[in-house]
Amino acid sequence: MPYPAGHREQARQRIVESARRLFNQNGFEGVSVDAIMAGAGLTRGGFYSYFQSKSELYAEALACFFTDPNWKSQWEGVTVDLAAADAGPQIVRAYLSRQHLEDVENSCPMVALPSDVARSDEKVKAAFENVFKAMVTLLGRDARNDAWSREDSAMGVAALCIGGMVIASISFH
Amino acid sequence: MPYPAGHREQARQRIVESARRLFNQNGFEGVSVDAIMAGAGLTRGGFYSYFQSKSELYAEALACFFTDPNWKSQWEGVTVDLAAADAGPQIVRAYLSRQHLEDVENSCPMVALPSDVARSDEKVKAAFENVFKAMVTLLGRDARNDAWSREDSAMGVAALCIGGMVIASISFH
DNA sequence: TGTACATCAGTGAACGCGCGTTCACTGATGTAC
DNA sequence: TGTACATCAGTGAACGCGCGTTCACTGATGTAC
Repeated sequence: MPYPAGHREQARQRIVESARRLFNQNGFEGVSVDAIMAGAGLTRGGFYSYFQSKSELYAEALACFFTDPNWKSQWEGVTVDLAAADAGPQIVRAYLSRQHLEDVENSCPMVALPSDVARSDEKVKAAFENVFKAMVTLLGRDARNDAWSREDSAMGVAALCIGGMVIASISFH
Repeated sequence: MPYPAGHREQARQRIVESARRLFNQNGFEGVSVDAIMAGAGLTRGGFYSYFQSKSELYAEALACFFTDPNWKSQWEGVTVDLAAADAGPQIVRAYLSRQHLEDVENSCPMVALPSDVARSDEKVKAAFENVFKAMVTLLGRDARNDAWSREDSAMGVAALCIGGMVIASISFH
């Protein structure tokens, strides 16, 4: 077999990471396959040996926020510990921080891309839903074990955080 | 002077109305100038005698929600009375209704288009901000005169309504 | 009333451009002997 | 060790398409006389 094992897998991850960054900043239609591949150090032609379509990559790029077990946010200068008993309040603080607002490249796709996703196909919507579910689950993890622990309350907190950031991303830039 | 007075103004309003509907459903990039003009019963060529650019029309199409004095919502089978002393609670009920969720064509642009707007120019963002400000003002108008009357609380309610509907427009369709 | 005319709202062909996707090809790699 | 080879990751030209915008033109209108 030519080429070292994992060579292809590394390139694939570079493409997903490049796509995630570019989509967050410019939306689905604002990013070309050319740009994504260039961001991964490759050229356009190879794309379709990795993904069936641009839309399929979009779904995969969305999916990694919150749900990636290696996910870390450094906003507020603190690494949010997703495994902590009080991950919920930690996440609210990080989510509503100015760092998150300004770091569009790495921000939550639910803030950067909601209306793009609403017009996309079912696979993309499903990926978005999974990010939302992951956020709700994490918000429910509150050491104080008060009202937030209940799932419907956690959904309300999530909606408030997302709505607030969506508005802020337009008004305070 | 040829042509009856107001002829041109009527055509202009048909274009804005056509644009508003199409943008709400398909986003800024998902709508062509051709489609907008066809929706107004005209052809592409005339567009630039009405507007300097597609983006300028986008800002104008956004602006009419809430801020248009003739604005009326029929969601929940009730016409929200913007002048009423308790317009706030009325609006929350209409905004969070299933009718609003399903009537994408006429829905609030803050639900249908937030990430589109975040990537647009300052004129478009300013139009969006005006819609938000109008919503906050209306939400503050509550006959009970309790906490909602304070502007920062009204902003919170607005963010919650918008965030909730943004999520719902992806998850519950 | 009728005719010639000036106005201008609207038309549609054309321009240049960038995109998603395809495909025949290149060239770097590890293997066989 | 060295050479011929099979593999396949990646290349880049090309395809067809739709878009925003421009512009020379058409034809419907009300006016002048």
